Amino acid sequence: MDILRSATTLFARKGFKNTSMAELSQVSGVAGGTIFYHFKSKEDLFFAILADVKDKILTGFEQYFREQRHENGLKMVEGAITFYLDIAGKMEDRFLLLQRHDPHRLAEAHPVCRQHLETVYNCLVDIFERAIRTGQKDGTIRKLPARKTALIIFSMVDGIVRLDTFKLYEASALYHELVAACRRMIRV
Amino acid sequence: MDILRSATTLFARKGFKNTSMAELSQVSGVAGGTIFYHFKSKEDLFFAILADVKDKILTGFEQYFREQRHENGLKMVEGAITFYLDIAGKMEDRFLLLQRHDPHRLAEAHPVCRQHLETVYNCLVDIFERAIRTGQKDGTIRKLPARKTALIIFSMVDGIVRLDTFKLYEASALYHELVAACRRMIRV
DNA sequence: GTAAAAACTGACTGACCAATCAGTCGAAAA
DNA sequence: TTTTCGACTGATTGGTCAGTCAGTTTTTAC
Repeated sequence: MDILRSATTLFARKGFKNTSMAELSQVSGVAGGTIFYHFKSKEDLFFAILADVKDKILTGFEQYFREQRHENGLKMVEGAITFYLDIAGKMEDRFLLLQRHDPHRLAEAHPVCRQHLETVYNCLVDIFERAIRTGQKDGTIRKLPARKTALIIFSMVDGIVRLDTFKLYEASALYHELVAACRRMIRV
Repeated sequence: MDILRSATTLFARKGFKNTSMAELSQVSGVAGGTIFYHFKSKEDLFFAILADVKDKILTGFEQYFREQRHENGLKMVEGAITFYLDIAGKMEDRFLLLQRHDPHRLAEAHPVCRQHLETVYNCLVDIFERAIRTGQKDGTIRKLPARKTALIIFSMVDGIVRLDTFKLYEASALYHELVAACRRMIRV
């Protein structure tokens, strides 16, 4: 739907409070009232977006695990980093929205919202955790706490995406160093 | 000043747009008009906060470099991580404000604002870069691009702080793993 | 002690905004 | 053909907010 797509972009780039329903109605080419015909409130619209973000990221995630074939666990981690940077680029608005404080603030009062957020984050961290566990089985990755290490790698990669978002440093210029640093961090 | 302190807390925890001047006047115990006597607009107040944040972080940074004595560069990097997590805890509101999108959005239209932000980020990344260069001279850290590696470590540490902010994972529980991972990443 | 200046106050204003609602339109059902 | 119904419209409304201003209090200077 046009409303959902436009709203995702606006909320991601300008924030929830900074986006007026009048602006959304203009951008999506729909009358003001129509938005409230489909969503009972502005918050309700935000929840719908979050559910959509969750769906799309989970779908991309499942597809990745179906297709990916790596020779060993260490390569899998490298592939996961590439996948993460790739999907964050393709679904820029959706990832930008997740990095905002809006969803986290709403999650405090709305369990459904919090549930969606946790599902997405678990999914993203799982990509790294699974790869690490695979590597530990095939002997390409040293013995270390898989979940915690996955969280650290996730923080690292997400941090690089943020540097890019805030125009502090171009993510692609750090790609090679990032993969190399990660490899040294976890290999046997 | 009371206004500046209260405003920092409110802007950091609720966001710029989500904080009304009426609420600020109530929290800071000052009449509405007084705020506009000292700051010509809400944006102007935000700029003043940003300048203050820059000052305080730079002061903490200079003090750190004056006091710190580490036996070698590798230990210096570990010390820098500890310092970063420590200062981010002590100046929670100020760091939270920097992680918000508000300052970055305002920076796009206001060069002075952008200047402050860049100064702060350079200062924070410098902590790691200097330590890395020291380690490369004394032979405890391998030859790798110092600035890029510093940015990666910064992303990593800042990402952990964010996980904590968003209540997704407790930062202290990751501290040991974080330092160990970083050591493996850069040692010779 | 007093006059001038600076600091402060809070009621007020116009702009904006989320949400409503009475009504239009076109297509499917009767 | 007429009725019904879901999708859509945009003017309207009650409320909130940043910013103003005329007036009061406090501080400073002489």
